[in-house]
Amino acid sequence: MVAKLTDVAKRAGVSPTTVSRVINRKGYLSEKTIHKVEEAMQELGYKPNNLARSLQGKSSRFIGLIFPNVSNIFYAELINSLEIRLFEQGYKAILCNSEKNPSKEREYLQMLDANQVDGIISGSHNLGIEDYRKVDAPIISFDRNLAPDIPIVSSDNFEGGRLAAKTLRHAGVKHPIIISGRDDSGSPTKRRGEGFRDVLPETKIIHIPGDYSPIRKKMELQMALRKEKPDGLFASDDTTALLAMQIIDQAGFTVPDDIKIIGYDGTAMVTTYFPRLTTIQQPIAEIAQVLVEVLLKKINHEPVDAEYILPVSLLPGKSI
Amino acid sequence: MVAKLTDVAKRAGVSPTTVSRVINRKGYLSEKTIHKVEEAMQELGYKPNNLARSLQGKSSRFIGLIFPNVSNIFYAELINSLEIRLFEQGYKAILCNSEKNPSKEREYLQMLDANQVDGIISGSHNLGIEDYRKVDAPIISFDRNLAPDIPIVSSDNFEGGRLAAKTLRHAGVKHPIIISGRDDSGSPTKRRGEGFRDVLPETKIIHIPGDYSPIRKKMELQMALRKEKPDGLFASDDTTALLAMQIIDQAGFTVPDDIKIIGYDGTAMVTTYFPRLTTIQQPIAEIAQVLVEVLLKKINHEPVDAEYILPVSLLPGKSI
DNA sequence: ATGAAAGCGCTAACAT
DNA sequence: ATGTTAGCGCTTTCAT
Repeated sequence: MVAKLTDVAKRAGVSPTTVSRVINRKGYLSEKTIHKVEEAMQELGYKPNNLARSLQGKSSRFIGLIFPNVSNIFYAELINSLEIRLFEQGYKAILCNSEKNPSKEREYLQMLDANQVDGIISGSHNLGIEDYRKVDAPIISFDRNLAPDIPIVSSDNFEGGRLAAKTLRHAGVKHPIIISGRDDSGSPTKRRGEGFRDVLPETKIIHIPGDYSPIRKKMELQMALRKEKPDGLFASDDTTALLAMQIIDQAGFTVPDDIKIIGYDGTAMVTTYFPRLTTIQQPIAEIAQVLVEVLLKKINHEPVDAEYILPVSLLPGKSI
Repeated sequence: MVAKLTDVAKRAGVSPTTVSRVINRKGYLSEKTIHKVEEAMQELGYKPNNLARSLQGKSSRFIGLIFPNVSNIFYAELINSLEIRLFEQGYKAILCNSEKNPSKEREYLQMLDANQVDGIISGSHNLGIEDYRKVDAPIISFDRNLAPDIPIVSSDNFEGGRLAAKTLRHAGVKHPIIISGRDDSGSPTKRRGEGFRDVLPETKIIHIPGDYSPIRKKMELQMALRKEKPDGLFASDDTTALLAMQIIDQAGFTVPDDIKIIGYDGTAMVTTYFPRLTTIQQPIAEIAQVLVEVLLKKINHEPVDAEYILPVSLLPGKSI
């Protein structure tokens, strides 16, 4: 039998109320009582039941994290930073992989609501506005337009695209192409391509859905390269850039002599283990920090902006 | 105001119990009542409060996941698989990064307990046996000896080490070395080195703590290579192997001609984007499946084994 | 400085 | 087939 508050009360010879006061350091307590109660808690190995607490309107201190998956290294690093920030603030993270699966995302959304989470951070977008509206908990989004009133935190996708284009142009590239995950509904990510074309107009964009297998992605890439014969390539994320580099190497061409490559994301993993790749780096830790800050503001009913755009930076490698 | 069960009851003109029965599809219900109640739920936008449910002894259906971090791609992929399995079984994952920080791990352990989680899966080990004993929820461990009665699921570390050694030996390696993260207390991971030395005895082991920065790791590696002049290298995880490859390339040596390298883990990320590396692959999806299966058994008070060892396989690359 | 009583939202006996 | 009552473990008035 697990000891509960009333057991502690009996053992300490006080009322449940007093025990509650000791736990929460609330109201007037005599040193003696505090001591007695703490002793009793020790002896019984008492642990407060958080569910019971949350029931009287106390917050659960749970935050839902909805992302397509954790195996993508960019999400992994972002989620890692989010967990650290949330823990600092006394919140616990519920991990929800939406897997590009609307019904799973919907189920998770309802579950989070049913479990009285204090808030939700979402980098996924499989559902319609109505689904998000139904949720009571405040939501903040990473890099997605979920609904008009849901704040978005993202890196400066447009400037990032511009920076990539300027970098390629400066290296003498004349015929670049853009390889992009399919511009999934209302993601500001497509701004990367727009920024690029702001500098180098009429650059062709090849869409390769992010959920294709690496093998299939490679084949599509191969075809694109053969057809377009580019001398420069901007991949909208680093793993796609890595794939492109593999193909180019295998085809007997040389990076950067024949084709220059620039990616996007700049995760610790890729920059550490694949420093060869030149890329545009998103400030992952800052993004996480802002996401949590803004969410906490919303939870506390403080005013927040509609959009928070964080600066990117060029991370030079040997692929340009 | 959020509608609750009693509001639905009033609106539908029935008792709270009946509403509860409809929600849980339990006991005898007339079609008519079901319809009335469901209509009322619709109209009020009613959502059950899971916390209140869990309070009467119902399970919370939360599982705690304790790992050092999510940014390490191996943990990321394992956690990803775990989330998928848990969701299938109707469980939600609470993400807990222990960060090699005992007090954070202890706090998480207590929090999980306080929130009445149904179980815990841990791949971290910063604490003593007593800390784990205090926890009520059943615990299953990945690759760590946490306490005598906590079941362990792991890949076949010993055979993996043997396989690595046999592979290097077969490639003609005469003077191999092992690079290993420090053999942190009671981890079966040290069995990788033991297995290797079962085949190639007296191979020197160089310990490089996993929490060193990549820069520092590189320096240590550099020194080790200079001193030992090996013609073969077994790294106890792939990222360390990747680092070694970088250094060897930079030093003007050639992999595999001058030094042959084999890693351990074989994550999708590394095999897809760094196919050059030969490695011993852990069956991540199966590990996740077994972890969840065994945990569910423990939750249901079914008997479980003390240890579950899953087979590894050789993944050939170009580094041997 | 401490206690008694009521109630958070829901479910589980035990009626009827 | 449905309702009444009590209670999960805790906190919160309101007393004293």
